[in-house]
Amino acid sequence: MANIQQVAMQAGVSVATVSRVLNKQKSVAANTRIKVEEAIKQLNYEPSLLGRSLRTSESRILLVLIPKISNPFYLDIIQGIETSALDHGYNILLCETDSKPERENIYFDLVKKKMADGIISMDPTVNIDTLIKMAENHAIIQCSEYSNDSGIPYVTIDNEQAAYRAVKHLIMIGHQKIALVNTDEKFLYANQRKKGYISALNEYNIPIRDEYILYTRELGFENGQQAIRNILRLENQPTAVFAVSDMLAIGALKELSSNGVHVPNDMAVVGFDKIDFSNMTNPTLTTVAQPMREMGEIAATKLIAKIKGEKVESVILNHELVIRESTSG
Amino acid sequence: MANIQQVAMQAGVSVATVSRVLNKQKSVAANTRIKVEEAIKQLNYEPSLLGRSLRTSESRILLVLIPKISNPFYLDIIQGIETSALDHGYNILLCETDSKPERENIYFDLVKKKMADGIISMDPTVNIDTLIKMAENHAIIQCSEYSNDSGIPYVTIDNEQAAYRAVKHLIMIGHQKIALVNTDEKFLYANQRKKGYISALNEYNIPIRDEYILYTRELGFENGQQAIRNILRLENQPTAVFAVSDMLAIGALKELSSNGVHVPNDMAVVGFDKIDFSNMTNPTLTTVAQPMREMGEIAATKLIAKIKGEKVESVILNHELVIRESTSG
DNA sequence: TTGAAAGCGCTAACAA
DNA sequence: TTGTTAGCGCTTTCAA
Repeated sequence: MANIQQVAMQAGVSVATVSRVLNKQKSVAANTRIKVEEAIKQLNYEPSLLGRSLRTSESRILLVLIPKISNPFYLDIIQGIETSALDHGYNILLCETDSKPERENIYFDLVKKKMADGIISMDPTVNIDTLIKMAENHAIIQCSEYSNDSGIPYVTIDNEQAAYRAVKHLIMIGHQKIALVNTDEKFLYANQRKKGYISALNEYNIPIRDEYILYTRELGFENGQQAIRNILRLENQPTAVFAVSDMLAIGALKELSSNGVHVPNDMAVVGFDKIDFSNMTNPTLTTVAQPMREMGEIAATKLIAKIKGEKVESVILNHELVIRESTSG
Repeated sequence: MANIQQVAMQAGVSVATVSRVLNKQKSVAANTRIKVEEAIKQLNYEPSLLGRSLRTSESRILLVLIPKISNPFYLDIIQGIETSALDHGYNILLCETDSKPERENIYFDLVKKKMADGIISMDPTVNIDTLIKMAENHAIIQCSEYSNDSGIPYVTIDNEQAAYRAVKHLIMIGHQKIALVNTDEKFLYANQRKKGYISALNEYNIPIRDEYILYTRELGFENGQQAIRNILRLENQPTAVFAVSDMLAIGALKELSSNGVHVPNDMAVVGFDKIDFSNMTNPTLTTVAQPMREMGEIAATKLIAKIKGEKVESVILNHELVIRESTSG
């Protein structure tokens, strides 16, 4: 509970000298440094970040905005962010927005009010106008989900290309009737993945059938089940399903098995994201892996660069198609 | 980017008056207030939390320590904490310790250094000595997992009683050979749940068999699978399994089904925690529900009371046994 | 190498 | 009802 004054007094030096010791400046005589360090130990002194932040106008805290902490998709990205942030002497604050603007605003305020230095936004439902306005005066990076014309730097993968490759894989193993389980196209990734789906079909002159393109309200397990129920009701059933998220695909697997439809023999399934759980299902799930950790690390590095006033560019990283049991009997 | 000075100048009043408006004090004339509010709007002013916190020596930020954000167990508790915290004008900072002391210390430091006002610890692996030392000078509450003799207030359920009821349920539906899939007893809950298991068996004069008590290193899906593999190797196999965590129980379900063991006919299974996923399995899982949200809300309320210097007592909340398909054909 | 002093943005005690 | 002013704990410029 001591402050810098008391330490200075105890050590018989000025507060400036104590500050120099704290900040590891070299212009301090060896024995002065020792005196100060002893005083710090004796008084159990911890420098206040508030005083320091107020003075230096940087808090060294980063905000990470995610819609739901329960979404396993974000895990590795967050790990990446955290690693990189700690390396640079920053702490991260995990902010669950629950996709609610009120929540979002609380966290934006934390930055406006100087309690945090910048934001990595991973919320696809974020209010992009608010974000753009924030970005005028504050450091912001978008990670995974982004908006192209916002001028806000982002780190992401090429969703269209990834979806294209996933669907092409299905075509190459002999499928022609391929369903797409997508979500609301207001999300850029949904839009892009659909484009990839379409361009793969086009390339092989496979007609696009509207009834094979389904939309779910959310990306949950139940939504995947529901989608399969609808697919199984079709007269002319597809032989493969590409779901834009692993949770959807896993719901699909469960519903297919409940209905006695064998995967992959009767129906092949591809997911997206390579969440941990995608390897625990029966059969295991073919899916698209994004370089999560790397994405997080880069996002954090870029944010910190931005905070320091550097010019920052967007990045598009490579993905990888992980072929497992759900497409290879 | 404006500060309180500039607002005062713009409004033609003193900084004190601006501060009064900001803090909604009533001793401000209506038209003065209006002048100030206009100036705030014009300058796009946001009061700095750093200045305020430094002055009031409170940051209104709470730290929530959890080992893994991927563990669904914590979800609702966090929701509860968050709700209650926001109601009281506090923000929460989610801290993933990964059960590593270095990580823990970073977050403890944040409190020592005044960047946060208190801690809710939910990490069973937390270094209890460090925590006790911290608690001497700082506000700390333990939630769910706790240490009895630390003097640190906690919010939890009666684990022994809950386990007792789960096992008694198995006995009541006719089981005598009941296995316990436990984890390291250095965790208080593991110790207590085993006690409950034993006392239920004792009450019905069922002998305790060492070979029916298994320990897993962690609480993951694979650990549950592994445990079942061991159980299925026993000569005299049990007819029921009580796992101290849903993830273990879900792993057990999967492994049993892979081995053609029907649940609940050949083997009944009970879990613990009622995570969302426990309702998505086939069959759905009988489990013990803790009042998660409530636990979180109470923990936050108590922490805030503690921060305000009030005396705070520990609480033990009620649990509930949720009977589903895995114990009722 | 060290110290004195100003000031980051705010609140609150005291005075008017 | 409003203003003046000290000071929260720190960093940093300037001077010695």
